[in-house]
Amino acid sequence: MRYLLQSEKADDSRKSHAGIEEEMSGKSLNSSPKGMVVEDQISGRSNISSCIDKLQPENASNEGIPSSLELSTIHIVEVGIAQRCSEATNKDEASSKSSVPKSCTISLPDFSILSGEIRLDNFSIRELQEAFRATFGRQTSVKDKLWLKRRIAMGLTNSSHVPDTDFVIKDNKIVLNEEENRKLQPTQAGSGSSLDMHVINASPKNLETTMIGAISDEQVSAKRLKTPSSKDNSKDDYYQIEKFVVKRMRKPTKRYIEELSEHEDMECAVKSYSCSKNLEHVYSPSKSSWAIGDVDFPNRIFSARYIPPAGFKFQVPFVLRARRCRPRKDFSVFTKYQSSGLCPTVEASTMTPVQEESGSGSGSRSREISSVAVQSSIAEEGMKVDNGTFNCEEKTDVEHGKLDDHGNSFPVNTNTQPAEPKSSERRKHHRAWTLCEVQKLVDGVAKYGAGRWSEIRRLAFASYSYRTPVDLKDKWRNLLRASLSQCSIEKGERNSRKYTSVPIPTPILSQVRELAELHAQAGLKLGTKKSTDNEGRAGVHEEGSGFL
DNA sequence: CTTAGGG
DNA sequence: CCCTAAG
Repeated sequence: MRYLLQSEKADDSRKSHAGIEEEMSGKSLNSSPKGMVVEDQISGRSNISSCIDKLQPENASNEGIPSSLELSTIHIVEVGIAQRCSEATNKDEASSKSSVPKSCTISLPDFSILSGEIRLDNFSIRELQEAFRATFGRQTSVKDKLWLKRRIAMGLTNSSHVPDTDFVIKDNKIVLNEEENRKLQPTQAGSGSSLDMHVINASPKNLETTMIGAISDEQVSAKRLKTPSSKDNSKDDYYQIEKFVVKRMRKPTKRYIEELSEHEDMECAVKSYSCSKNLEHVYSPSKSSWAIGDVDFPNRIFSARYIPPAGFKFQVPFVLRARRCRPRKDFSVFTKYQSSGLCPTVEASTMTPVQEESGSGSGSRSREISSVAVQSSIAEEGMKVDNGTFNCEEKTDVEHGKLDDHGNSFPVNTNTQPAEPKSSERRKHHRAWTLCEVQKLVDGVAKYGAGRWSEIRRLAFASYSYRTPVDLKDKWRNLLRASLSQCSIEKGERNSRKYTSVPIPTPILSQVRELAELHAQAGLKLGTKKSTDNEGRAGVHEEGSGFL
C-alpha cells in the first residue's frame, strides 16, 4: 500500500521536464552496464500475470528474471512490478480506459496502435502513453514525449539504441527519417537468442525484462522530476529508486566493492606517499562509482570471472592478488616506480624485486628487497682481506654487483626472482654475510664498541645500506656464539660455523672472542671506552690480520 | 629512533 | 631475519 501511495505521489510530481527526462532516460540506457547481458528467454505476456500473481521469482517460465541478483533486490523488483500492476489496474478502473484483466494486473496491450509503420513523432502524449501501454502492457503517466518515444521505440525494436533524431518504427526496426535504409539495429524479437551486451531485450514479447527496465527508468525519471523540497519523498522511496537504478547497473559483488575500495585506497596511498605514515587513516570508502561501469585498475592484473546464474551473465573484474589484506603502503609505490627502475624503500614485496634501493638514507630503515643472488663461495676471496683498515673494500660487493654513484652496492639482478614470492613475503631476502662485512663488523665493534650498532653501521657500513643496525647486532651475537662454540670445541672438529653462511676464519672468531672479553671486562662503559678501545683494538686487529 | 633480547 | 619491549 505504501508503494502505491508513493507512486501516486510520484506521479503527481511528475511534471514534464522533457529535457531532463530525455537526458535521464538516454543516459540510463546508453550507459547501461557493459558487463550485463540480459538473456532473452521470456516467452510471453502471460508470464507477467503469473509473476505478478505470485510475486515470487520462481515461476517456471521466468528464466529471464534476474534471479542472479540478490534476493532482497529481487523482492523489491517484484514488489515494484506488483505495485505497478495494481496501480495500472486501479487507474484502469478509475478511468475505465481500456480493456481487460481485473484479476491482477495489466491490460492487454493493444497492438493495433503499434501496427504498421509507426511514427512516434506524430503521436500526442496521450497516444504515446497508449502506445507505451500497448508496448509494455502497463500504463504510464509520464508526459515526457521524448521519454515515451524512446521507451516505446526501445520496447518495439528490442534495442536500446534509439536515435535522438526523428525516426520511424517499421517492422520492429528503427528507420531514420533521413536515411530510410539505414537500419540502426537488427531485430531479434521473438528469436529467443541471447543478446549482445548493452542490449536490453525489450520486445513486446519479452515484457518482463522490459518492464523491469522501464520501471526503473521511469522511476528514475520520476526521481529526477521530483522537487527536492518535496516532502513526499521518503527515504524509503529514494531507497527504492536507488535500488532500481542499481538494478540496471552491473551488480557489484562484495569482492568488486572491496577491490574498488582497495583501489581507491591505493590511489590515496600513491597520492599521499610522502606522508604515507598516516596511510592507515587515509582510507576512503568507495563511493558507488561502480555503477558507472568499468573501473580502471591501473596497477592490477585482471582477469574476468563469469558468474552465469540463471539467465544472467555478469562479467565482473576479478583481481588476482596474493593477499587480501590491506595493501602494503610500499606496494603501490613499488608498482608506481617499477617501470622507472627506481625502487624507493620497498619492503619485501610480493612482486618481483627490481633493484635495491641505494638509499643509505639516514631515516629510511631500508628494508629493501635485496634480491641479490646468494653468493656462495666468497671464502677464498674474503681471505685476502686487507689488513686492519676498513678497506677490504667492496671486493665482495663487486661480486654482488656494482656500486652506484653513492658507492652503495647495487646487486646485479641476473637471475634473481625468488621462486615463491609469497612464502617469505615479509622476510628480507637473506643476504649472506661476507667475510669483508664480518671484518668490518669486528673492526667496528673494536672501534666503536659493541652495542653502538647504529654508529657502526653509519660509519663502517656506509656502503652496505642493506645492513641495519639490528643486522649488525644479530651478526655480532652470532659471531660471539660461534666464537664461544669454537672455543669450547676447540680441539674437536672445528665446525662451529652454524651461525654464518660464510665461513668465518678462526682468527676472526678469536678476535671476536677477545673483543667480547674485552668488552666484558670493560663493563660496557662504551662511551668512555671509545679511545681505549681503539688502542686495544689495534693490537687485536694486528693479531687478526696477521693470521689472515 | 636505538638497543637488547627472544623467536 | 623478524618482532617487540624498553629507554
